[in-house]
Amino acid sequence: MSRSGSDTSAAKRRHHAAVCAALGDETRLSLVTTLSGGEPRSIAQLTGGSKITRQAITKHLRVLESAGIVHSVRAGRESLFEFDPQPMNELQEYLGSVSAQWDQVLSRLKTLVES
Amino acid sequence: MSRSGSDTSAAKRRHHAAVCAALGDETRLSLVTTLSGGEPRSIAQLTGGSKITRQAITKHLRVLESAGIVHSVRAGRESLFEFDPQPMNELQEYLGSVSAQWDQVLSRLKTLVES
DNA sequence: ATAGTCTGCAACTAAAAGGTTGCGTGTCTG
DNA sequence: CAGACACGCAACCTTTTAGTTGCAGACTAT
Repeated sequence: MSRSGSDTSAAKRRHHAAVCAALGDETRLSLVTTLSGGEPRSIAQLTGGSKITRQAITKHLRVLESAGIVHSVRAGRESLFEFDPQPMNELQEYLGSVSAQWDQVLSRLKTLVES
Repeated sequence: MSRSGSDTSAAKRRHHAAVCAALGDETRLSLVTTLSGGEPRSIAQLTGGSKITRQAITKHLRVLESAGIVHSVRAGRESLFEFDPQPMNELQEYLGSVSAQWDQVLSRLKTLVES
């Protein structure tokens, strides 16, 4: 903690915003849900059942990869994507901290009213 | 729970994606952090300290309001915004369920390797 | 070898998002 | 009442995003 703490929290906020933005799309959230099932999947597999083209799916996967939510491994002629849980865990913790702050506010307010 | 569960999960996914998209911007995440502090704030207050204009902040607040993350109350000549925790709690739970699924996959894999 | 798959890259379009400026309106306050 | 303050609305601009098509390269299987 060499910094004052205010700019590091801003950096974290930027990071969480990026992860959240990556998840803020129904198609991508659907891909993440599929990949969290455990099995690595190729782009062609992930495109199956969707109404949009393979290239669109590819773009979405690249977005998720940039956010660190998935990673790809080349296997022969196909590139397999796997889920990576860390960013989502961090985001979940962050949301929890915000909610915790809010709950503290509520309990303080309650105490104030009861006094 | 009258539905089969597959289309309702798609609807939930769309909802969570919308909430996530609303949080997927550094400025908005900053606003949420401020408002989770408990004190209702006017638009002018929330604009103070930011580099962008009041109208831009207003647009961000409307986005958050559409996602149900905040709500506004008119008070005289100013409109006050307050935090609303429910959507973020739901999102947190959802992320937790995805992580839980992933953890199950890992433990299954571990058991398989050990056998 | 050759045909069929799976993918990557590039150019392009359409729509949405972030932001600004200008102006009008309601609301305090001296 | 007059000025200052807080806000909403609308038009506009620029950048990003979601999606498409077309084509070429790499791999696989027969």
